[in-house]
Amino acid sequence: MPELPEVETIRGQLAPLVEGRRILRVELLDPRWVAPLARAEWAEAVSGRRVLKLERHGKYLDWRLEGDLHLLQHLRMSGAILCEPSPEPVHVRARLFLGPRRAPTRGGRRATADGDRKHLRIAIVDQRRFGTAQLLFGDEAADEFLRSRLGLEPFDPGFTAEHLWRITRGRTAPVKAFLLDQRRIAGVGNIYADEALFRARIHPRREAGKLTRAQCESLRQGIIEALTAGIDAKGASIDDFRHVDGVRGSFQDRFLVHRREGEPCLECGGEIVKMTVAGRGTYVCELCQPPPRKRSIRESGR
DNA sequence: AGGTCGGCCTGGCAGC
DNA sequence: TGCTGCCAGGCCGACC
Repeated sequence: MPELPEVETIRGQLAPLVEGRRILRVELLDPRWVAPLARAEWAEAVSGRRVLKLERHGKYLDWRLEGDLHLLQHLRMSGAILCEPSPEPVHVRARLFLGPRRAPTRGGRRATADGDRKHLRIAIVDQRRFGTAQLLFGDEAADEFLRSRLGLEPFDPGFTAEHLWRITRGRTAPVKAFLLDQRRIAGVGNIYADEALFRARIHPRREAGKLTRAQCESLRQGIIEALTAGIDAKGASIDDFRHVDGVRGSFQDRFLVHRREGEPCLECGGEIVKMTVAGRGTYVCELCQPPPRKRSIRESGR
């Protein structure tokens, strides 16, 4: 499931390939991908525009197109973006055809790489069809859209223990539910929430508003460490996540607790247990992450 | 208004 | 063996 590290991996690989190219033509196979616009409208709005920059906000990819148009793409559960895929992948929802890349003209005489002179074919693949590609006309509309949905990025300098302490006050939801809420913190999903809470030695069921300042600092560190490890491993590929060249990430091999039910904790040797928190499968070492008092909900184990 | 839950969607798998 | 039904999970909208 693409979370911040997975989307950042894609952005990092895709940006140098697409920035500066013009979107010549699009093939929209699945109308859901571009809803609420009709396919013809979407295609007309995008076709002919140059890609100025590819950015990431939380789990959104922001294709900044010339003429003040933002293509905000969300991969949701199973989305991937494949460049020049061969053989043709299954579950293709859309294709983008980009023209040759122009070397920057101002100043230096940067050589244009061979690949830049060729056209580029991009396939949007999405088995579960949750992914979206919304168009927002104007920076203001895009800013407003993102601002209303996303809290601070964990890598933002403003994301301090103090900030975390402040935004958790009064929140009675379990801290895991809090981490998954993109309006509070942008980019953390189910995998990295588990990994961050383990690193911070905080139980996912602990009430967010009852975290101490010290725990907020541990949690801030845990989030940043987990996300950084994910980015370093070029993301986690549990099933569908792929790099733009089809290669899998490797972070799934470095999970400390996520998807490790019944296995020993790498820290203390205790057994990792699975439970449901905030409606999500959640993995915990309850020796390292002591549960908050009431133990009424017993885990049946394996 | 904050918290929770169902719906969207599909492949995989448990259970019969 | 083959069918049915349930589950995962990000986000949104409905509901309490």
